[in-house]
Amino acid sequence: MKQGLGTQLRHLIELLDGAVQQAYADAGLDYRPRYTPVMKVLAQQKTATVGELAELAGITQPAATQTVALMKKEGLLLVAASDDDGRQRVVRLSKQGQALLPHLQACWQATKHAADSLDAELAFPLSECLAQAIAVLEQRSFGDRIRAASKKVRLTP
Amino acid sequence: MKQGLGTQLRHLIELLDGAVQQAYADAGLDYRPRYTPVMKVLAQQKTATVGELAELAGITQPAATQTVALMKKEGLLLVAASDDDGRQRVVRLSKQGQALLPHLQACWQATKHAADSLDAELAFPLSECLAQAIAVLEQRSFGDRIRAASKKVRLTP
DNA sequence: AAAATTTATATAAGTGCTTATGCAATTGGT
DNA sequence: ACCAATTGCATAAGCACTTATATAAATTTT
Repeated sequence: MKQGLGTQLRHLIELLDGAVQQAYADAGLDYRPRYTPVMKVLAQQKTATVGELAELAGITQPAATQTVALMKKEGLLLVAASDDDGRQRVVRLSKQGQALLPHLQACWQATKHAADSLDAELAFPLSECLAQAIAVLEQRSFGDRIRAASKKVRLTP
Repeated sequence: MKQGLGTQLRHLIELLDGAVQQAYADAGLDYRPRYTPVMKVLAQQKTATVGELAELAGITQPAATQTVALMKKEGLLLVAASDDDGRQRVVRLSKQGQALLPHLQACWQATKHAADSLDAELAFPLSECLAQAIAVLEQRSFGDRIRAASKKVRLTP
């Protein structure tokens, strides 16, 4: 059966995310894909607040809070209150987190190669396709488009 | 920041699914997008078992069981044990479910128009892009691709 | 300076799935 | 006819988020 876009998207997420998770497991790392955006930020700028992480990772603040809490529990992060602003929590890599980085970078590179090999077999690169769709929907939301269409197809009562 | 594929995919799901959900709400329907695969099947073949629904909708059996339970609670479905096989549960639309169908079909048509208008602005139709990616990954999984790549980039110990 | 608003984070509950597992009905082998 | 294996569904727990709301610190208003 031809499935909905949502189902297709979820299917694809599972195919990709599951494989990445497995790759970390194969490399002997106790590590979840959701940690990656945080690790990538902290690989570059040493410290970040929860809000910055959310912003840079493209997720909501609660998601960032939760991910940071998990990573802290795993010993990957150190979290402290900011001196400047008592509300902010300043996040940085622990020694363990730093030690993990080179292994992760190897995994990321392998994953990038995998993504490239996938794209090579597609008529159009996947991430570009998605980025384009998101950009176009930010111009005019899917909701707008549905509402415009539903004026034409409305049932006559 | 350039985000991972997973984040992009989830973002897109939210953009689409959220709008569809809103469209149902605007139409005064108490209805979730996840019901749609079930409704579409039952619009065509009157009855289906839980397993058939899972298969046709492209989701797992537990997901089908859960969706059916929700829809039954909302009064959209009737569920009965099969005569042929006591393990099977035969699902069919209730009167309310049937009454909902024409409204849903109007929504679906509007949604289809919206999807077409989105595709018209893309270099490559989204659902085809996804279908292709899924097909390609079924030929050779992302995990395989990662493993192949990681042999090349492995750190020398 | 006290009160009101805003901001940064945390917590709670929900969503739509998944995997793992349990249970009961059916089927197959002997 | 019986025991074992298989099948169809249900339940439990988990995942990676989300929205809604609470809490506490900082800022602005008065």
